[in-house]
Amino acid sequence: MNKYSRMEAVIKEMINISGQEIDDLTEYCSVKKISKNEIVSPVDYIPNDIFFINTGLLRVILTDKEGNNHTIHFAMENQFIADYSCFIQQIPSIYTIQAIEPTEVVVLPRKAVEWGYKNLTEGEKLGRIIAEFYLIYKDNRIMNLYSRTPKERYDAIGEVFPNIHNRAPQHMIASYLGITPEHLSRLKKEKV
Amino acid sequence: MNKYSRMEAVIKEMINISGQEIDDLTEYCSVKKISKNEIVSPVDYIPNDIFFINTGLLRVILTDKEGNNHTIHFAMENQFIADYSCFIQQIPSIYTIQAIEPTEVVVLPRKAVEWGYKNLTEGEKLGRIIAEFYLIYKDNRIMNLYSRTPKERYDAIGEVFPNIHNRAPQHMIASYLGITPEHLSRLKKEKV
DNA sequence: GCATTTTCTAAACAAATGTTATCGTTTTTA
DNA sequence: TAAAAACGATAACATTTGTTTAGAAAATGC
Repeated sequence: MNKYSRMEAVIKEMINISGQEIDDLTEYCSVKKISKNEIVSPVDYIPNDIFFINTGLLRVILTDKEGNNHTIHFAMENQFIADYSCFIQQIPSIYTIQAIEPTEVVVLPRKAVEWGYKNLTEGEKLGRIIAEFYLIYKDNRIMNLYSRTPKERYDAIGEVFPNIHNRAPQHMIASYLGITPEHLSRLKKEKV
Repeated sequence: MNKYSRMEAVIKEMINISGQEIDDLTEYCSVKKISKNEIVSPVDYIPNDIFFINTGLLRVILTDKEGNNHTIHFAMENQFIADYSCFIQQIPSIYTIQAIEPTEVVVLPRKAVEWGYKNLTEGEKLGRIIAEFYLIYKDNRIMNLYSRTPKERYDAIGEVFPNIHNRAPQHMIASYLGITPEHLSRLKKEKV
């Protein structure tokens, strides 16, 4: 059980990969500890890392042109997280990624990712599966925004982010749901 | 210039592929003409086809549990379209795909896709790039829903779907924007 | 452990958006 | 070509959601 074991287990559920290949890949990786509220990935810089979360909780923040922050995503243990969109396009990031809890991540620099695509037997497949995973997540997200009320989204958030109510403050959850914290407070009261 | 030329050109922008590989792939494909309003891909059935649009315009419809229809996506010439999420997961489709104009598509059955992953030199990479493309599109979509007003989304829709105002009725555009057609009418008047 | 900050609730009011109904125009179809 | 259906605009009204302000409780930092 080393610092890359969790990532290894997750990757092995997606593709066939040898122990040697894992070792070669992790040669390009490192582990980073992030304290609460610390920024892992800042806005306006080209994101050159993908993160795998060993322990802890992160959120992805969108700052709009009025300067308002929107929490548009949470990421927890055993998940990959990045500003994929900007990482892929190699353009300055539109998101800030910040720790909600003290968090430990594996850092996969672009070199690791590119090395993986080229040299892992099923490297491209791994990339495809991770992209597909996020595609499915985002598709679901859009579906919810169109077809569910904020209250229904509130009731269902635990399915996607287990125990999030005990880990993230309510105003971040409200933001994720697309409403103000005051309104979420009101919905909870009406509920009963 | 045959019926697969357009798709060939699009694929060649994504990966390296030989003429022979294209020919082998299209052996699994067929061309289908769809009349206006016709359903290409029905809800509740496992989607086993991906489509490439030669000419015409399609829309993707989400029917919520109250029976309301939401137009959540448009697709036009030179684009791949499918209920990817359900195609990947092999679960019954949650979307209906319908033609807005008379449309001609190339049909890629699951067999073609799987054959491509296995046998094309860069098959997995093609899958990854298409998935990444949709991931970026959906990411942008979510960003817009969070950070822009309906009016701003209306003003910007032409960037994503060129000339859509002349090709799709306004109530479908309103639905895509997440508002009622009456409200869109009001916004257009206020505008000036 | 105390002071400070953050978080959550609450309520009154304002703004945005949905609902319903109507009507004239355009498009479709028989 | 005539009838029917779909489309888009409009207005009055209803509902949802945001804004502002205030205060109490909880978490945090020194």
